[in-house]
Amino acid sequence: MVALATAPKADPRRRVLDAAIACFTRNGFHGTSMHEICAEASMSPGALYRYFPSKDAIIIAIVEEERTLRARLMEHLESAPDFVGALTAMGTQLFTGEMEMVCAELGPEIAAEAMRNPALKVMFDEVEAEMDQSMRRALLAAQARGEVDAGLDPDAVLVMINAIGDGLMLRNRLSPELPLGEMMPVLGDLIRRMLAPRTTTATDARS
Amino acid sequence: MVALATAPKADPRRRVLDAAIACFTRNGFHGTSMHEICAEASMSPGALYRYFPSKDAIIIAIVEEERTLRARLMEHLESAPDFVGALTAMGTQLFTGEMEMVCAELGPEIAAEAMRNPALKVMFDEVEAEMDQSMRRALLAAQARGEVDAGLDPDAVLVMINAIGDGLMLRNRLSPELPLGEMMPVLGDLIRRMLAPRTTTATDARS
DNA sequence: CCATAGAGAGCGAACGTTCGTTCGCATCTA
DNA sequence: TAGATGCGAACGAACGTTCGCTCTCTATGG
Repeated sequence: MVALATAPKADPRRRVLDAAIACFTRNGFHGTSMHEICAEASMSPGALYRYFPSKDAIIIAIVEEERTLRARLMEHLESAPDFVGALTAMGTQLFTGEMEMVCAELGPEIAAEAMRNPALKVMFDEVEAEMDQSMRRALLAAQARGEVDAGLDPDAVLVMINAIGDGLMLRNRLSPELPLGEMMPVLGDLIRRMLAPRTTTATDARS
Repeated sequence: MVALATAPKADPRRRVLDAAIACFTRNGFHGTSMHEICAEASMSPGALYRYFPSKDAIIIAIVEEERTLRARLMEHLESAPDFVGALTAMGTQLFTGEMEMVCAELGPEIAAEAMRNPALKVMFDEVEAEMDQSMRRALLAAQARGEVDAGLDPDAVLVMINAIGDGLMLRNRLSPELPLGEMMPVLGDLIRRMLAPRTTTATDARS
């Protein structure tokens, strides 16, 4: 009992967060009651409320946690030598279930809630902005090194890439039978076609 | 008072549906109470329940209504001579607000609710399947006429197009300050780059 | 080595509120 | 007068949250 004893019932905060993520994923934020979260976490309401002051506080904690995860991901993307390659690799990990990312599952739910809860909205916007800036840096670098057509408008490309990402996550949630993980290479090729400079290897190819 | 007198307080069913759409868009399905819908429709609960047996029935009616609208849209897309052009035109109408489409606003909300409500799920899936089949036909036709690269996997292209559509709608809702309507031409060009056959005017271009 | 006091963790019945829904009655129209 | 239409107070259930209690440790004084 020094300090590292933990096995069966570890950090209660963690247990609540994991339980909440499971419940919210299953039934949505407004669709899950505190009692359900308590049951999932094997904890009474009284105990739970020692760790979180309210239901809202739980979502905010989840998003806050996701923030650091996203930051690491973006770091990795910025340092990758191949922009689209790194993007599709991320997609593959995400959709095969190799990597867990809460926002992939809860994205729309959180987004919807953010429109109502000001405190959550602030945090959500920050995470969103951080990701956008990071993505922009990675894109500009890819354009500078010639991987992505330098003639393309970065704003438009960013909107498109974000839309594709959000759209795939949504679809993954709506129809989980779609083997998105396996399709990522092909989808990546499509994105490459969209972004790569026109093939100037042999022909000048006007009109 | 023959039969066509209607101006101020017309068909109560319509009033309820419009009120519900407004409320759901503002506060989400679980975020709006029946009393709010009643207030928005200037109607008492007692009156409202004469037209809809439950809150669930209201969403189902909304989706049912959207079904015919979508069907018309898809008809138009299938008969268009230019697949990507028709797609971007639809996007422009949608994001400039020229055309109203409930699912554009309520999409994620409805999708989330569909995962919980079996009756809604059935209808949602049907609408989704109809749209997918229509889109597939339009895509295959575009490939046949050489507008879209015939070498591309239709399944992958469909997933991609659906994702882009869903993603743009989501983003339009999350950050309405983005001028998506004006960006559509540029975004359309990106999609064209992705789908158009590689310029084979002069070269055979293998590998 | 034991007894015990104190603190913190955990519990779960209960609270006040809000929700979706109902029902008895009033009000129009024909 | 009969029937459709509309009203709004009221209901039971479920919600997020609270609170007073019990239990389990740990430290200390004998």
